[in-house]
Amino acid sequence: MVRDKKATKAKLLEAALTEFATYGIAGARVDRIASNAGCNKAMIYAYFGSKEDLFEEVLKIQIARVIEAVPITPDDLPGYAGRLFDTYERQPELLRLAGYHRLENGFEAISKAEGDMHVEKVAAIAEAQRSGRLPAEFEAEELLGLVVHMSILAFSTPVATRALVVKAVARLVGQRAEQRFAHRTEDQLRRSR
Amino acid sequence: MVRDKKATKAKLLEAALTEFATYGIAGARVDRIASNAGCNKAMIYAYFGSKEDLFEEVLKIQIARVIEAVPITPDDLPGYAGRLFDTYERQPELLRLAGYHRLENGFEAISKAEGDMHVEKVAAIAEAQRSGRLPAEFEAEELLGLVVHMSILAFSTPVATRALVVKAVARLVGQRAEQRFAHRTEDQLRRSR
DNA sequence: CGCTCCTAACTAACCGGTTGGTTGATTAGA
DNA sequence: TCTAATCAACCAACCGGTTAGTTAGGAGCG
Repeated sequence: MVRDKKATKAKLLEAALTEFATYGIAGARVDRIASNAGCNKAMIYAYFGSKEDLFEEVLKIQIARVIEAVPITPDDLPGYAGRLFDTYERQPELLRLAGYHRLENGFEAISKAEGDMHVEKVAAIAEAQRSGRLPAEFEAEELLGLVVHMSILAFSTPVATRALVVKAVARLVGQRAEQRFAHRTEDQLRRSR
Repeated sequence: MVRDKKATKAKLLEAALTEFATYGIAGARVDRIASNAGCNKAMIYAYFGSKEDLFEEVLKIQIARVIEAVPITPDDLPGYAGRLFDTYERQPELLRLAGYHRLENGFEAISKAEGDMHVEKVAAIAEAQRSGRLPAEFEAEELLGLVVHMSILAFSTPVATRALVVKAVARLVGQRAEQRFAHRTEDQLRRSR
């Protein structure tokens, strides 16, 4: 047996991710998380404080991962939506985590990191609108909301495909998906994993 | 004290709607439902079988209500999305219920009533496409999915408004919102309540 | 290098309250 | 009087969280 605080925390976070994504906050069981992590339950409370705190930590990490993995491209919003779609497809946990968070903790409860990035993204879109690269028909914040919402199409219909999301956003914002982003190369997929 | 099976079931269903919408399936407490309904907990098991069965019943009723309240209008998809938006705004419970159901019971688990109506709606859209009233750019099923998804925009962004949803769908399907549906009259609102 | 000691990581067992679900008795009303 | 609706009380399992005690392993020392 090794005594490694960092490794233990990591194992707990991974097990918690699976547990929370599967059962939600109310449905998650701390015993199951500890058991799947191969750790003692008390470590959860020593390292994270409470079940809810552990959830917040897991969510924060997942959100940061997506934000880092998929930077916004105001000149190619269809591609942006497509890449978000890819991420959600590859890591379905995030969408489920965020869904449970919205439902159980209310809508306005957004993590700090997400809020900061949101402002930046809105600014980037507004800038693209000012220079005419994006239609000014929608407010910048609305436009971002629409594009992000389209990327989670799979949340509401089983017929959601990447191509459909890209096409819909393209029609919405009057942009063609840029060639270099229209389809991800195998290399891009590998790097972002 | 009155002994009225029907009334008791109705009170339980109403309390259950609030409870499940607020806390989800795992988070809902049967004691609280019984208490808020002013009934004994045992009645839930006598009339509905189990907590899960009660949830299914509540969800079925809500879905049926929305389907009845908002018939599809293939010639005015923006208006259709707008009217769905109105319904969700007036009865936020449905959106929360459906959200929890999707997350906890998997994506393919759809109630019978919803499935039947879905086929009809797809057919109606396909017909409108054949006669050129809707663009054939999207498959009928995809188009329905997109429109319905847009109507739940409020699920993912706080800046969602009715006007935004209508405008977005209009751009998506290349239809203008028809005047008679663009804004609901007070009378229409009252009738659908 | 070998020994001790000390601390931080870890554990088993436990705790009080809660949970979904049951049951046998009670009672309203036909 | 008979039946179906209702209820209080109960139950075993489970839940999130705590605690008193155990142990691995590095620091300090000779």
